[in-house]
This record gives sequence, C-alpha cells and structure tokens, in this order.
Amino acid sequence: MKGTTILWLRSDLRLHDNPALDAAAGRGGSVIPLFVWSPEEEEPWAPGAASRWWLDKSLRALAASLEEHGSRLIVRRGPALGVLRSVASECAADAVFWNDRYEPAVLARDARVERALRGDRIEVQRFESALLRKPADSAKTDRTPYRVFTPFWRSLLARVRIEQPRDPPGTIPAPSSWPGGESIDSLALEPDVDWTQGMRARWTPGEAGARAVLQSFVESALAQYPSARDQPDIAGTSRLSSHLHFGEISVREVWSTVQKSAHGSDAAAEAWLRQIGWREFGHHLLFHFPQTTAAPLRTEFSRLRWTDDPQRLRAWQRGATGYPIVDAGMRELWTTGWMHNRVRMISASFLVKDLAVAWQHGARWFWDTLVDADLANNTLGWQWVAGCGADAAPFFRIFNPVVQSRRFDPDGEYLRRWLPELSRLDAKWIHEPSSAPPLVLAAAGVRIGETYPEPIVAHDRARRLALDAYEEMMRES
DNA sequence: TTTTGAGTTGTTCGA
DNA sequence: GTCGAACAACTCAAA
Repeated sequence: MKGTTILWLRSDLRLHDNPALDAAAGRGGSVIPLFVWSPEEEEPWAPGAASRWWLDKSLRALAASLEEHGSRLIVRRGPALGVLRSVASECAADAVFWNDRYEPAVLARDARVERALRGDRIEVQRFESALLRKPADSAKTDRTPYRVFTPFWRSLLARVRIEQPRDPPGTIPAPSSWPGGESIDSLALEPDVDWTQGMRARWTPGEAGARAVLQSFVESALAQYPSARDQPDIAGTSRLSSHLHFGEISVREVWSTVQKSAHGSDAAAEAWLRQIGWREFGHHLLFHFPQTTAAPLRTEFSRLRWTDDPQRLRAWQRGATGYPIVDAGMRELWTTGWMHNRVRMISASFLVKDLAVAWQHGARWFWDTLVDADLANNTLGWQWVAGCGADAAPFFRIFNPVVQSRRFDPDGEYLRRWLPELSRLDAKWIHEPSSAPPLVLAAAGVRIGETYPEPIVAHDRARRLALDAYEEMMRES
C-alpha cells in the first residue's frame, strides 16, 4: 500500500485531463490537493491585479468540484518548499506530484524544491500538462532553438503525437484526516477597492466555465473564425486565453474538440489551432531565452532610444490618446481585463512606434490588467510588435491606427461601445474625430480637447520619427 | 556544402 | 481607383 501523495496544484486548476492528478489518484494511497500562494517566489512577475481576481474565482470553483469528488483543496501561503515539507510531515506524505510551469522564476524555484524534497526522501514526479510538447524537446536537429514560427510549428505537427484528453479520475482517495489550511478569502486576492464589476459580468473562471466557453465557440463561432477573428465588435475569437493560462482546460482538450468539430480538413480549425501553435512557440521561446521577459532578443534593439515621458504612458493606459481604436481597446482592457487580439496589436504598436515608449512598459501594464496575463504570450507579443523578438514584425511595419480602425471596425460599433462620448458620430468620422468638420462635431456633441482628447501625436510624423530611430540604431551597429 | 526562397497579423508611394 | 514595389536583415529547411 502506497502512502499519501501531495498533489501540488499551480496552473492546472482542473480535474479533467490532469496528468499529475491522474497519477496521484492512481498511486494507491490517499491524495492531498494543495495550492500554495507564494507570489514573492514569482517575482518580478508575480500575478497582477486582474490575474489575482481570476485566480480567486478559479480556486473557489476548483475547491467546490474537489468536494464533489469527496476531496478538498488545502490552501496555504508560501514559500512553497516550507509548506510542502510541513504538509508532508503532518500527513506522513511520501510523494509530491505536480504539473510543470516554464516561467524562469518558477522553473528555478521548482528545481530547488525538487532537490530538497528528494533529500528528504520524498518522491517527486513532475508532469507535462500545459503544452503539446515540452519546451526542452523543441530544438532543431542542430540542437539550437527555433527562432521562426513556421518551421517550429511544422516540426511540432510532424513529430508530436497529441494524446487524447482523459476524464477526471473516478475517485480521489481522501486521507483519514486532513491537514489544516487557510481560507481562500484570507489570501486577499480580490482588490480592496472593487473595480471588478466589468470582469464579473464578462467571465466565468473555473473548469466548468472553460468547458462551456469551448463548447459554445465550437458550435457557434469556429466556422467563421478566419474572417470574424479580426473584428473586435463581435465574439469571433474563442476567448479561451485565460482559461488556458490557469489550466482550467487542457490544451489537449481544446485541440481534440476543435479537430473533431472540423471533420478532417477544415481551414477554420486549422487557423485556430495555429494560434495554439503560437502559444506553444511563446513557451518555447520563454524556456530557451528567459532573458526576453526584460530584454530584446535581438540585442541591437537595446540601443534604440525610447522617450521617457510618463504622460504619454499614462494617456495610453487611460485610453486618452485621441485615437479612438486605441482608446477603445485600452478601456475594454481596463473594464473587462481583456482586449481583442486585433486591438492589442494596434494599441501595442501605437505605444511603441507612435509614442516611442519602451515595449517593457506596455508589457508591464498588460501584465497587471489582463486576466489572461501569461508571461510567455505577453513577452512574445510585445517583442513581436516592437520588432525585436524571434520572427518579429519588421520594424517598418507600423500600424496606422485610423486605417486599421476603418478596416476592422468599419461601422464603428466597437468604438461606440467603449467610447460613449463619440457614439453620435457616424462611421465616416468616428475613426478620426479630430479631422471631422466643426458642424459634424457639434451635431454629435463632441468637443475635441474637452469631451474627447486631441490626438496626442500626429501619426504621420510619429511614424517618420520611429523609422528614423530605427535607421539610426541600425547604422550604429 | 551551398544556394534559394519563404517567412502571422502592414503602409505608403508612385505608376 | 488599383496595383506592385519598397521598406532590412536574418533564420531555416529544402533542394
């Protein structure tokens, strides 16, 4: 008879298709599901405010479903190693199982924990549950990591066998007595001042919510995905990012569900699964180039001169740049903890190229405000936009916020939803109110500089300056 | 071994 | 109005 196993839950807050849970439940002894709150061990990327809100809800959902399975969620405060050791000794546990994470600080902490536990004669087993392929395995034949997406993705598709997702274990054997723990409330993950109303209205954190979102996406949006994914006014994307980040649903599960719905070859399913490929690529890059959370992968970009203007950054954060598509996106982010992907690109490009603010400031703001904040995806996205990452957009590819707005939100529906002060402008003028004739503005009740800001920079000129700065950087190298 | 062509998401300019 | 070229340099895989 095997002894008690501690199941250390982290970014795998689910019962379906959870390899560490399956192995722990199948080991023969009892299982103690444990969550350790230790943000200080994840610095400088401890969960941001929006992520903490989501985590609070997700932990409650997980605790409830564990109870339905005759088990419990034990919650404690870190540091992790100390907690694991005391729970192990309180319950005479002889094994700790967990699913791996790949953030640099977490990887280092986990390696330390594993060594120490083994020194205590406690069995440690680590599992892969977040990705289709372990980042350590994702190197080219010459053993250097991929730096271009398409070959990375082709090799993954050709070489990786993607396993079928598994159902939750039939039983999760409970110990004869449970160790003590703290309440989820006591972690104080919710903000003191309640600004989470918009998030509560939009999201249902937790495994059941994740599965429902996947089902409804597959049934009603997947078929139109290739064209609808770029329209921010409709729900054309899956909106699974946060659920995936917290591991409320497994990547194998979304993979298999989307493939089944496609009946073999289907361009829509392929386009969406490619996005899962980008998620894999982001984790691959984070694992092989951990310094990229702070520094450009292409080192010559560290010579690029950014402005150091806190007012520009603040205007961007508040959605007060005078460019409606940027401001709408930033307000959607602030209100719901999420922003449509197309608008993320536009607003990120605007901060970096038009406002000449270093991408790291944008990455930090997204980190704090996104419910789906994910170090791998966030780093990849910002370096891509700034042109300094692997397989990045060329630096001269600068988004024109007005052109993008007209192309992807032609009727201005998205703008009207988030910028009520412009809602009476028609589609002809709402994308660029500062150029509208005075009579049009007056009729719509818009006073530029009062009810809606003047453009903070002129795009044409800002674009020219960005290209000049880039050229200068290249000349110096 | 060397060469060749392709590579997430764009914009502007001039013919 | 439409269309192709130019905007850089480098990585990667196939030939």
